[in-house]
Amino acid sequence: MTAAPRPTMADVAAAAGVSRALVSIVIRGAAGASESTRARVLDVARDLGYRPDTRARLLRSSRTRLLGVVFNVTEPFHAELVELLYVAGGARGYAVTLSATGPRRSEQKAMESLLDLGVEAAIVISPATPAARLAGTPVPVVAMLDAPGGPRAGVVSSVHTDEAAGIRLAIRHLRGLGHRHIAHLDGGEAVGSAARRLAYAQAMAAEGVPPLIFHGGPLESDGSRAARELLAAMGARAGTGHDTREGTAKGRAAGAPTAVVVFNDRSALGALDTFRTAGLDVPGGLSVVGYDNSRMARLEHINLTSIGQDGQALAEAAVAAAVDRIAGGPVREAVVSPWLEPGGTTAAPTPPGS
Amino acid sequence: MTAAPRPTMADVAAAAGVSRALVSIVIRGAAGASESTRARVLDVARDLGYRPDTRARLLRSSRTRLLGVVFNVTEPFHAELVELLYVAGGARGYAVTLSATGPRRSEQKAMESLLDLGVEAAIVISPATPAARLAGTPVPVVAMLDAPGGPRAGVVSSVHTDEAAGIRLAIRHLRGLGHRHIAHLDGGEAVGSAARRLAYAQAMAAEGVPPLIFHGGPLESDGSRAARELLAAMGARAGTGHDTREGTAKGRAAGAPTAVVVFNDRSALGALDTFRTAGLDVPGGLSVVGYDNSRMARLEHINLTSIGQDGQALAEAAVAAAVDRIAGGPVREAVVSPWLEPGGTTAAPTPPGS
DNA sequence: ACAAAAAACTAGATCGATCCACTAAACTGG
DNA sequence: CCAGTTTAGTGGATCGATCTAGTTTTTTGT
Repeated sequence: MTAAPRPTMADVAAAAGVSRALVSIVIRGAAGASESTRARVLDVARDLGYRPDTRARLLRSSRTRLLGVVFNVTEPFHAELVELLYVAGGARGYAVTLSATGPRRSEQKAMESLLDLGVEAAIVISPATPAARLAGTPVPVVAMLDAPGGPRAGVVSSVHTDEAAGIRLAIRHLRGLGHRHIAHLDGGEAVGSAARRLAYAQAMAAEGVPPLIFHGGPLESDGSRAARELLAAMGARAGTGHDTREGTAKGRAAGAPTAVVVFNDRSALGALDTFRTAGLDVPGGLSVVGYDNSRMARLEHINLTSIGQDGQALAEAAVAAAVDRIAGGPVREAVVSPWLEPGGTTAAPTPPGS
Repeated sequence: MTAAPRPTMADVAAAAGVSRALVSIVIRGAAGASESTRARVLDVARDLGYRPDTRARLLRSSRTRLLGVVFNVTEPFHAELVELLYVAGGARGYAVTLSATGPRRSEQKAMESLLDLGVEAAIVISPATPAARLAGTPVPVVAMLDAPGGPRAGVVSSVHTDEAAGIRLAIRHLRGLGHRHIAHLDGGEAVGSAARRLAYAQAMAAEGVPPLIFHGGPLESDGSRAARELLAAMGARAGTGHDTREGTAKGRAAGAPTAVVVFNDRSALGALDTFRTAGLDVPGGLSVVGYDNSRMARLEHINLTSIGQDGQALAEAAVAAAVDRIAGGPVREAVVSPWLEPGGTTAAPTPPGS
């Protein structure tokens, strides 16, 4: 038994007794067909099981109504965004096609495959490619989750969370609990690290408290390493500080941090582990705030206080920015507000000596 | 400044002084061109920055050399497979195009978008669609990570891990440590759950120990719930009621499990959390084995003993199966062996009363 | 009631490649 | 040296849709 070949527009046209062009008009929902024939053609199409052939449409039409998304398949938050981008694109009449990057597949390669497919714009999540090259792409590019106000601003559209606001939320939350000395474990060279570090420094300056920054990174192991440095520094303050009260039983020196804001959740988990292994109670002895509100942070036994990014708002803004630029609009930057997801790793500080 | 339109084969042909058909032959690497012109055409193509237009190729050629992959974007292991499928496909001269499923995007829809693009075969990871419908697809379908020997066998090709072997590895590992009573928190209605449950029951039967199964599911919350039931059952067996605060080995009745094999890692993490929150030491009071060897399981502070699936072998087998069926080969089933990744959540049982 | 305008519909070119049938050139072998 | 075969290269149809420029029909205004 031979598989019946898939019906084409010509088949539908013949069956409905109209021209191919009219079928095209009806299928596209374009103007130029009466309600009655529209209904009839649609009926026939359904009966025949007609589905438009994407390849042909892509080839012929100047408006492919296709958005390309470059994402890193190993990043959980990217995955979440991809799903939301499908929805946001669909709502504006755009299909979405994916191209993954990974250890064996470069961003460049992923981009090229999208261009060969005829996307009208590309959304690149956490771009690693230099802005100059991205700007050279023959279709509009939207950078998602890139560093705010970074070198890409003004060259490619950018959609990201308000990193400074996120850090401020964390610090305000901790201040509200009574913390005064708050350290930061940064993200090292990772994308977004510089912005969060700066926001931290500014927020602390605004409070008139000296910043205390430890060099970390995006991974669990980075957070763990930075946490050890923090512990060492606390020990040093407690042990050698000039105003140490003798006996320092619970021994926390004035000026030693009672809370720490970490670059991201993965890094925060590493830090958490290190603190607890060292016998430091969290949140009793030290409060910890992460960033990303990842699924892992929300696991019951981790329950990390974290800054959440609004995936849906980000996805909608990215699609909006892409569609805008396709329509000839300007390069623009969209900033989405984060929120603070309270968890069990933050609490009021225990008064020294108690 | 107007963007220069992308060069086509006609442009290359004109510049090289040959016909379009010959350029096509050279670009495809087909037979019918001399070495010298081949080199010349390739040179010209490079100079012009020519890249073949995927849309046109897809439309015209009967051999699109495109594989479609349907995956669930929220599943970490799917993500890993996607990356490996790109590589495995590329090695056999196939491009790979993705279509994600998710809470708002059905498998059906994902499939259709692939078919509209002209894929030669589709690889569906963890299919939820009934076999009958998958078999009705106009291109060959390969089901990946589906239940072994399930209803799909013989209808669509299937590539999966030897689930029974995985469970046996877990149980043998635990027996080797000295465990005798081993419980199972199953995956509920999830894909693969039935196979693992059966393998567990058979392995226990072979050891002459009664099976002890708790109804769970694929998520952290499912594992947590099942774990609570297990704790309740243990409490009942020990006859001590629900005093969880001072758990551990103290009140363990003969016949109470000293180890548990959980459906997957996510579920195992939920269970781990519940056990530890209840004051039960892992692995001191209870050993836990997960399944998937996910990245989360490998985090330093989690370090879950888990059954690992060989992603690369799975990906290569899936592509091989797809290519085979495209070439007219038979439906077939490929089974890949898992391994046990030792972690810190399994240890010898503490003798009761110690 | 009739010309002008709008709406409904169609023929044929076109997108950029592949594929098929064919010709021209180069290479055999007896 | 010429028929026969192989290799190199070409023109034109074709994939299935969209788009442009028309033609026919209907509606509208006066």
